[in-house]
Amino acid sequence: MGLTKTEIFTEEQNRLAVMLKAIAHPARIAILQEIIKSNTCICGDLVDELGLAQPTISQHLKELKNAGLIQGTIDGVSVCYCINTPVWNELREQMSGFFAAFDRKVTCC
Amino acid sequence: MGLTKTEIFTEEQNRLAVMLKAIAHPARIAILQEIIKSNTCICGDLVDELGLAQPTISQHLKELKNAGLIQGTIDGVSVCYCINTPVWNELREQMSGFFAAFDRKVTCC
DNA sequence: ATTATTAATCGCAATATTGCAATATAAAGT
DNA sequence: ACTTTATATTGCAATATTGCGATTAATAAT
Repeated sequence: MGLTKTEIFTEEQNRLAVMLKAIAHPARIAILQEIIKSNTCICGDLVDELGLAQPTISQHLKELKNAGLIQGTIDGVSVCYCINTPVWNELREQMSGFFAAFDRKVTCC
Repeated sequence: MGLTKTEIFTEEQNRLAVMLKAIAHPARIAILQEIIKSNTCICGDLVDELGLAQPTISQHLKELKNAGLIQGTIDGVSVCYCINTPVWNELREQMSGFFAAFDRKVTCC
Protein backbone atom coordinates (compact mmCIF):
# COMPACT_ATOMS: atom_id res chain seq x y z
CA MET A 1 0.00 0.00 0.00
CA GLY A 2 1.18 3.53 0.75
CA LEU A 3 -1.18 5.15 -1.72
CA THR A 4 -3.69 7.79 -0.64
CA LYS A 5 -7.29 6.84 -1.50
CA THR A 6 -8.17 10.03 -3.34
CA GLU A 7 -11.22 8.46 -5.00
CA ILE A 8 -13.28 8.36 -1.83
CA PHE A 9 -12.95 12.09 -1.19
CA THR A 10 -14.48 15.11 -2.89
CA GLU A 11 -12.66 17.10 -5.56
CA GLU A 12 -12.50 20.05 -3.17
CA GLN A 13 -10.97 18.01 -0.37
CA ASN A 14 -8.32 16.63 -2.69
CA ARG A 15 -7.55 20.06 -4.18
CA LEU A 16 -7.18 21.63 -0.75
CA ALA A 17 -4.95 18.75 0.39
CA VAL A 18 -2.67 19.24 -2.62
CA MET A 19 -2.35 22.98 -2.00
CA LEU A 20 -1.75 22.60 1.73
CA LYS A 21 0.73 19.79 1.21
CA ALA A 22 2.71 22.10 -1.05
CA ILE A 23 2.86 24.77 1.66
CA ALA A 24 3.41 22.32 4.52
CA HIS A 25 7.20 22.48 4.58
CA PRO A 26 9.29 25.11 6.36
CA ALA A 27 11.45 25.70 3.30
CA ARG A 28 8.42 26.23 1.09
CA ILE A 29 6.83 28.51 3.68
CA ALA A 30 10.04 30.54 3.72
CA ILE A 31 10.08 30.62 -0.09
CA LEU A 32 6.49 31.84 -0.26
CA GLN A 33 7.14 34.49 2.39
CA GLU A 34 10.17 35.68 0.46
CA ILE A 35 8.22 35.81 -2.81
CA ILE A 36 5.37 37.70 -1.13
CA LYS A 37 7.81 40.13 0.49
CA SER A 38 9.75 40.80 -2.70
CA ASN A 39 6.75 40.43 -5.01
CA THR A 40 8.95 38.42 -7.41
CA CYS A 41 11.95 36.18 -6.84
CA ILE A 42 14.55 34.23 -8.77
CA CYS A 43 15.94 30.88 -7.67
CA GLY A 44 19.38 32.29 -6.89
CA ASP A 45 17.99 34.85 -4.46
CA LEU A 46 16.32 32.07 -2.49
CA VAL A 47 19.50 29.96 -2.47
CA ASP A 48 21.32 32.93 -0.91
CA GLU A 49 18.49 33.77 1.48
CA LEU A 50 17.75 30.28 2.82
CA GLY A 51 20.63 27.92 3.57
CA LEU A 52 19.73 25.23 1.06
CA ALA A 53 21.48 23.97 -2.07
CA GLN A 54 20.34 25.15 -5.48
CA PRO A 55 18.85 21.80 -6.58
CA THR A 56 16.88 21.66 -3.33
CA ILE A 57 15.39 25.12 -3.82
CA SER A 58 14.67 24.31 -7.45
CA GLN A 59 12.75 21.21 -6.42
CA HIS A 60 10.71 23.07 -3.82
CA LEU A 61 9.86 25.70 -6.44
CA LYS A 62 8.76 22.92 -8.77
CA GLU A 63 6.42 21.52 -6.13
CA LEU A 64 4.91 24.92 -5.44
CA LYS A 65 4.46 25.37 -9.19
CA ASN A 66 2.88 21.91 -9.57
CA ALA A 67 0.34 22.80 -6.91
CA GLY A 68 -0.36 25.99 -8.88
CA LEU A 69 0.59 28.29 -6.00
CA ILE A 70 3.34 30.08 -7.92
CA GLN A 71 4.15 30.70 -11.54
CA GLY A 72 7.51 31.08 -13.22
CA THR A 73 8.32 33.22 -16.23
CA ILE A 74 11.60 32.94 -18.10
CA ASP A 75 13.45 36.24 -17.92
CA GLY A 76 16.69 35.90 -19.84
CA VAL A 77 19.00 33.57 -17.95
CA SER A 78 16.89 33.50 -14.84
CA VAL A 79 13.32 32.53 -14.03
CA CYS A 80 11.04 35.02 -12.34
CA TYR A 81 8.71 33.43 -9.78
CA CYS A 82 5.64 35.03 -8.30
CA ILE A 83 2.38 34.11 -6.57
CA ASN A 84 -0.29 32.68 -8.88
CA THR A 85 -3.15 34.89 -7.76
CA PRO A 86 -6.17 32.80 -8.86
CA VAL A 87 -4.98 29.68 -7.05
CA TRP A 88 -3.85 31.72 -4.08
CA ASN A 89 -7.36 33.19 -3.84
CA GLU A 90 -8.87 29.73 -4.18
CA LEU A 91 -6.80 28.62 -1.21
CA ARG A 92 -7.70 31.69 0.76
CA GLU A 93 -11.40 31.06 0.22
CA GLN A 94 -11.18 27.39 1.08
CA MET A 95 -9.34 28.21 4.28
CA SER A 96 -11.67 31.02 5.28
CA GLY A 97 -14.61 28.68 4.71
CA PHE A 98 -12.87 26.23 6.99
CA PHE A 99 -12.30 28.82 9.68
CA ALA A 100 -15.75 30.36 9.32
CA ALA A 101 -17.39 26.97 9.87
CA PHE A 102 -15.82 26.68 13.30
CA ASP A 103 -15.91 30.37 14.09
CA ARG A 104 -18.61 30.52 16.72
CA LYS A 105 -18.34 27.10 18.24
CA VAL A 106 -17.02 27.03 21.76
CA THR A 107 -18.51 24.01 23.50
CA CYS A 108 -16.25 21.01 23.60
CA CYS A 109 -16.01 17.64 25.30
CA MET B 1 19.41 12.14 3.86
CA GLY B 2 15.65 12.48 3.80
CA LEU B 3 15.51 14.64 6.90
CA THR B 4 14.03 18.12 6.86
CA LYS B 5 16.52 20.80 8.00
CA THR B 6 14.31 22.32 10.67
CA GLU B 7 17.23 24.09 12.35
CA ILE B 8 17.68 26.65 9.60
CA PHE B 9 14.09 27.90 9.81
CA THR B 10 12.27 30.01 12.38
CA GLU B 11 10.14 28.50 15.11
CA GLU B 12 7.06 30.01 13.49
CA GLN B 13 7.83 28.52 10.11
CA ASN B 14 8.33 25.08 11.62
CA ARG B 15 5.16 25.34 13.73
CA LEU B 16 3.06 26.37 10.75
CA ALA B 17 4.57 23.57 8.65
CA VAL B 18 3.64 21.01 11.31
CA MET B 19 0.06 22.26 11.53
CA LEU B 20 -0.43 22.45 7.78
CA LYS B 21 1.15 19.04 7.25
CA ALA B 22 -1.40 17.61 9.65
CA ILE B 23 -4.27 19.10 7.65
CA ALA B 24 -2.74 18.36 4.25
CA HIS B 25 -4.45 15.02 3.65
CA PRO B 26 -7.94 14.56 2.21
CA ALA B 27 -8.91 12.11 4.98
CA ARG B 28 -7.80 14.52 7.68
CA ILE B 29 -9.56 17.41 5.97
CA ALA B 30 -12.73 15.29 5.90
CA ILE B 31 -12.25 14.40 9.57
CA LEU B 32 -11.82 18.05 10.56
CA GLN B 33 -14.88 19.07 8.54
CA GLU B 34 -16.91 16.35 10.21
CA ILE B 35 -15.72 17.40 13.67
CA ILE B 36 -16.50 21.04 12.93
CA LYS B 37 -19.93 20.16 11.54
CA SER B 38 -20.86 17.92 14.46
CA ASN B 39 -18.94 19.93 17.07
CA THR B 40 -17.70 16.67 18.57
CA CYS B 41 -17.02 13.26 17.05
CA ILE B 42 -16.05 9.77 18.06
CA CYS B 43 -13.79 7.50 16.02
CA GLY B 44 -16.60 5.12 15.08
CA ASP B 45 -18.68 7.90 13.53
CA LEU B 46 -15.79 8.79 11.26
CA VAL B 47 -15.22 5.16 10.27
CA ASP B 48 -18.87 5.01 9.18
CA GLU B 49 -18.81 8.42 7.52
CA LEU B 50 -15.57 8.09 5.53
CA GLY B 51 -14.77 4.80 3.82
CA LEU B 52 -11.60 4.00 5.73
CA ALA B 53 -10.72 1.22 8.17
CA GLN B 54 -10.80 1.88 11.89
CA PRO B 55 -7.02 1.72 12.42
CA THR B 56 -6.55 4.18 9.57
CA ILE B 57 -8.98 6.71 11.07
CA SER B 58 -7.41 6.20 14.47
CA GLN B 59 -3.98 6.99 13.08
CA HIS B 60 -5.18 10.14 11.32
CA LEU B 61 -6.80 11.27 14.56
CA LYS B 62 -3.51 10.69 16.33
CA GLU B 63 -1.67 12.86 13.83
CA LEU B 64 -4.20 15.66 14.19
CA LYS B 65 -3.84 15.36 17.96
CA ASN B 66 -0.04 15.38 17.78
CA ALA B 67 -0.17 18.61 15.82
CA GLY B 68 -2.45 19.99 18.53
CA LEU B 69 -5.33 20.67 16.16
CA ILE B 70 -7.80 18.44 17.98
CA GLN B 71 -8.15 17.12 21.49
CA GLY B 72 -9.65 13.86 22.69
CA THR B 73 -11.44 13.25 25.98
CA ILE B 74 -12.26 9.77 27.22
CA ASP B 75 -16.01 9.39 27.55
CA GLY B 76 -16.74 5.92 28.87
CA VAL B 77 -15.86 3.40 26.18
CA SER B 78 -15.42 5.97 23.43
CA VAL B 79 -13.23 9.02 22.94
CA CYS B 80 -14.77 12.37 22.21
CA TYR B 81 -12.78 14.45 19.74
CA CYS B 82 -13.15 18.15 19.14
CA ILE B 83 -11.22 21.12 17.76
CA ASN B 84 -8.50 22.44 20.06
CA THR B 85 -9.45 26.09 19.94
CA PRO B 86 -6.15 27.77 20.97
CA VAL B 87 -4.10 25.95 18.33
CA TRP B 88 -6.85 26.38 15.76
CA ASN B 89 -6.76 30.14 16.42
CA GLU B 90 -2.98 30.13 16.18
CA LEU B 91 -3.29 28.54 12.75
CA ARG B 92 -5.98 30.97 11.70
CA GLU B 93 -3.80 33.92 12.65
CA GLN B 94 -0.72 32.54 10.92
CA MET B 95 -2.70 31.95 7.76
CA SER B 96 -4.42 35.32 7.81
CA GLY B 97 -1.02 36.96 8.27
CA PHE B 98 0.12 35.02 5.24
CA PHE B 99 -2.85 36.10 3.17
CA ALA B 100 -2.75 39.69 4.39
CA ALA B 101 0.88 40.01 3.31
CA PHE B 102 -0.02 39.28 -0.29
CA ASP B 103 -3.42 40.94 -0.18
CA ARG B 104 -2.95 43.97 -2.35
CA LYS B 105 -0.16 42.82 -4.63
CA VAL B 106 -1.14 42.40 -8.23
CA THR B 107 1.94 43.02 -10.35
CA CYS B 108 3.70 39.90 -11.47
CA CYS B 109 6.37 38.80 -13.93
C1' DA C 1 33.21 29.92 -30.50
C1' DT C 2 34.10 30.15 -25.60
C1' DT C 3 32.90 31.13 -21.22
C1' DA C 4 30.00 32.64 -17.46
C1' DT C 5 25.60 32.58 -15.33
C1' DT C 6 21.30 30.54 -13.96
C1' DA C 7 18.21 26.99 -13.38
C1' DA C 8 16.46 22.23 -14.20
C1' DT C 9 17.07 17.29 -14.11
C1' DC C 10 19.06 12.75 -12.70
C1' DG C 11 20.37 9.51 -9.42
C1' DC C 12 20.87 8.14 -4.94
C1' DA C 13 20.50 7.20 0.12
C1' DA C 14 17.92 8.23 4.20
C1' DT C 15 13.68 8.82 6.04
C1' DA C 16 8.53 9.52 6.24
C1' DT C 17 3.80 8.45 4.97
C1' DT C 18 -0.19 5.58 3.88
C1' DG C 19 -3.45 1.95 4.65
C1' DC C 20 -4.75 -2.12 6.76
C1' DA C 21 -4.92 -6.92 9.06
C1' DA C 22 -4.01 -8.65 13.37
C1' DT C 23 -3.78 -7.87 17.91
C1' DA C 24 -4.02 -5.42 22.28
C1' DT C 25 -6.27 -2.42 25.67
C1' DA C 26 -9.90 -0.73 28.39
C1' DA C 27 -14.41 0.48 29.98
C1' DA C 28 -19.52 -1.13 30.36
C1' DG C 29 -23.00 -4.27 30.56
C1' DT C 30 -24.58 -9.02 31.79
C1' DA D 1 -15.67 -13.60 35.34
C1' DC D 2 -17.31 -13.09 30.54
C1' DT D 3 -18.82 -10.69 26.67
C1' DT D 4 -19.54 -6.65 24.09
C1' DT D 5 -18.17 -2.22 22.41
C1' DA D 6 -14.84 1.29 21.12
C1' DT D 7 -10.34 2.66 20.33
C1' DA D 8 -5.27 2.18 20.17
C1' DT D 9 -1.03 -0.18 18.86
C1' DT D 10 1.97 -3.16 16.17
C1' DG D 11 3.93 -4.75 12.09
C1' DC D 12 4.36 -4.66 7.35
C1' DA D 13 4.54 -3.62 2.31
C1' DA D 14 4.04 0.02 -1.02
C1' DT D 15 4.96 4.46 -2.02
C1' DA D 16 6.42 9.39 -1.28
C1' DT D 17 9.51 12.94 0.42
C1' DT D 18 13.89 15.19 1.43
C1' DG D 19 18.38 16.94 0.36
C1' DC D 20 22.24 17.13 -2.42
C1' DG D 21 26.28 16.04 -5.71
C1' DA D 22 26.86 15.59 -10.48
C1' DT D 23 25.34 16.73 -14.70
C1' DT D 24 22.69 18.97 -18.28
C1' DA D 25 20.32 22.81 -20.78
C1' DA D 26 19.87 27.31 -22.21
C1' DT D 27 20.63 32.17 -22.46
C1' DA D 28 24.06 36.18 -22.10
C1' DA D 29 28.36 38.24 -22.36
C1' DT D 30 33.10 38.47 -24.27
